[in-house]
Amino acid sequence: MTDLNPQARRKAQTRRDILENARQMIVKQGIGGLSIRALADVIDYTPGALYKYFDSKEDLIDAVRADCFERLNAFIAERVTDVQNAAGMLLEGGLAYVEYAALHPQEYHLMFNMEPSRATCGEQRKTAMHMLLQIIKMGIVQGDFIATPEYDADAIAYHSWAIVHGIASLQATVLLDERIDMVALSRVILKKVIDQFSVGTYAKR
Amino acid sequence: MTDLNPQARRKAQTRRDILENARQMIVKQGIGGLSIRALADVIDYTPGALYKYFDSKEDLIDAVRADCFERLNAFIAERVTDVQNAAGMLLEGGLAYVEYAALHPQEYHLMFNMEPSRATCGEQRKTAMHMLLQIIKMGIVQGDFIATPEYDADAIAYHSWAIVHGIASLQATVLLDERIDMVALSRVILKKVIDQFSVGTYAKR
DNA sequence: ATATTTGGTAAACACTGTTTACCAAGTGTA
DNA sequence: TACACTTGGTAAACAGTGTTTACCAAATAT
Repeated sequence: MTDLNPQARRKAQTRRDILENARQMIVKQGIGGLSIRALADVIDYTPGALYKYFDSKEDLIDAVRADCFERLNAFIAERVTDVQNAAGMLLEGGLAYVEYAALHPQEYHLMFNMEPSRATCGEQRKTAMHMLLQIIKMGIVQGDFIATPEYDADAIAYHSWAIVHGIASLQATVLLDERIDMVALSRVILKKVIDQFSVGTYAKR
Repeated sequence: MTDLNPQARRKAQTRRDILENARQMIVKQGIGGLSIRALADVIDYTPGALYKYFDSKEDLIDAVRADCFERLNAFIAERVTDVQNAAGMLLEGGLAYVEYAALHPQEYHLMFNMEPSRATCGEQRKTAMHMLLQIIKMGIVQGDFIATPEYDADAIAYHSWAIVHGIASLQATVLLDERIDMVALSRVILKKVIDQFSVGTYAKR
């Protein structure tokens, strides 16, 4: 940070300023409410000036999205610290995920509800999936989870991701106006799902 | 249909024409690729003419979305016919849902990945949720599913919806380029979930 | 035969993201 | 100190968007 020229630091600060105001604009008015001209107006610049910092509006949005991913990851990581076993990490992490979507629906929408074909944020997605897989495998070797050839670590990971994402997505879009305590409901559902990870496919009933 | 003036029928036909071309434009180029002017060009009209049929672009998109919902419902209904028990209906219906998202990712994105606060299509959503609830309750009274005070019919319904929507959503967006057979994986996961519906929370292991 | 509604057009309006030409201030260097 | 040059910013234009307005011809209704 401090190993840069003053002008480089100023530029970096201005960039952060743009990014932060863009994020707030999205949070308040949705992704559709983000306008380069309005944003330039807020930070007292000319629209053209923003193009010295970002190549395009889409480029700026990508940067905001990356910022949101960092916030989400930090939120989850903070909840998962000093949880020991895999099942607890999955439960607390998943709940944090759902809660974040409930608290910041616009950010969640920005991160995950993007158009097909525009497959951006591949890096963050891969690392998140990798972390998830690590937890699952840890649970398997510790004997907490039971894997079968058909329902292996990958399948369990996808199952985890899908249920959490499904709940969070419904929460952030179609269920926003509902008067249901989704976080409490999520806890019940997630417990059910994680409980099941410790039951072999052909070993029950 | 036939109890209308010729001019009313012509108008209805033109409206369908607009709607159909708008849908195809979205399917091919995404929701962002839908342009009133380009659409007018395709159907050989002037941009202003479309406003005799739809109040606004958003109004047109809502109509396309409603059309997509009908297609999705028909697709699912066709798969669920002559399935008798609740578990089978849930499995086949859920798989049809996932498959539709895989086949028509842009339509799925249009239907479900809309901005928070814009809570449109509430009607179709409510009837879909109602049908789902009916199936669950049928499964409960027939003894296929086990409900508890904590994990009641509503919870089971939300669980079903969330897992199917989660899989379909991942499928339609972030996992499009992956080389995974998501339909096969979905079958395994859905079976797991539905199997669990017949296991009481405190009655196992 | 006359009046009125209807479906369509051309053009303007008010926006949007983006690019261009330009410039002043800051920076590096002989 | 003097000169060349990069940098961050501006104003204005460009191309595109959704939408509205004024107008009109043809179909309909009376």
